[in-house]
Amino acid sequence: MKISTKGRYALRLMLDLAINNTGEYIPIKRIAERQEISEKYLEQIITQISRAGFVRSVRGSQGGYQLANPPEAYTVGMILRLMEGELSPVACLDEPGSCDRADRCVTVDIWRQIKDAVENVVDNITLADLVKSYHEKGNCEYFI
Amino acid sequence: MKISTKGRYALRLMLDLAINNTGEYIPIKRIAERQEISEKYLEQIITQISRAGFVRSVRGSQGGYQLANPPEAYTVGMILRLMEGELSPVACLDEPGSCDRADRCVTVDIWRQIKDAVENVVDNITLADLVKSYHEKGNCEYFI
DNA sequence: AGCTAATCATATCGAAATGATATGATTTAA
DNA sequence: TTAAATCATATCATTTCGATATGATTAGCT
Repeated sequence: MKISTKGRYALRLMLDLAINNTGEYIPIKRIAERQEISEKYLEQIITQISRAGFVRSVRGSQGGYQLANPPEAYTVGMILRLMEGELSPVACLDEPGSCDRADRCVTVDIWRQIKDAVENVVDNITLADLVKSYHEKGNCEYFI
Repeated sequence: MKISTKGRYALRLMLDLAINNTGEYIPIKRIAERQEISEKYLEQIITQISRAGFVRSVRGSQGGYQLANPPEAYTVGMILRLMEGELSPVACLDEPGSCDRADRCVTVDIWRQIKDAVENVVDNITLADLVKSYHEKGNCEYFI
């Protein structure tokens, strides 16, 4: 029942962009430094994020990334799903017909409830909420 | 965010024992047949369950397993935790001091909420509840 | 024009976890 | 004594995870 580093790193990456959402383009290198995550690994992650249209990029010198929309527009769920796929504890919830026991299965109700509970959390927290609690914790842009 | 087959199989195994909770000892072979799960794989799983004291076993011919306590005594959470460990989406929730960013981390609150939400589901469903919905679905002991 | 800093695109890799299977010892009712 | 069962380990193939490596492409700056 673990969330992969890709999902967690993607969230921190997006949060970093949200906190430093000044209009300038931020290179991956800066984010890697602040977040203490491998630059190359972050590159892979932001490529996926970029293809989904969550960020804008500018290539070449002085280039980098910025959020395509305001922090309010991104829920934690959107970001996690992008990296992890559906937030289901079992595959059969997302692949109808994948299990021929489905009609008489009583455990599927549990998995459904777990999925709903998880989604209820992550779909109701936005990057803006996280930026807010980031500052409430006494953090500043230069100390993340 | 997946639950492993060990966790899911363990739940089905315990549910099978709960449904067939007649006082007789049930051999793994029967459960493997009914659940269409590898007998040898189930053996590994029930060994863990047995060591935790969740079931009683009798060796030798005519032997098998039965629940050590009534179905009401087992929550889904107890069974899943036995096979999966803590139901946390991240390790840092269970290993204090494992992350030196913990004090200024804003994402840990999300993981905490997810863990709580999941636990709220699995700790409030017992095997007895599952047996009940099993029969409500029109199933019988010979068709699981 | 050329240098440098950046994104973009794949390929590769080691380690760990997953989901089993294999082998065989031990126990016990019939 | 035999057959059926639990108990105990070892092994194995595949996938996933988390990352590194290599190099091409783009574009601002001097």
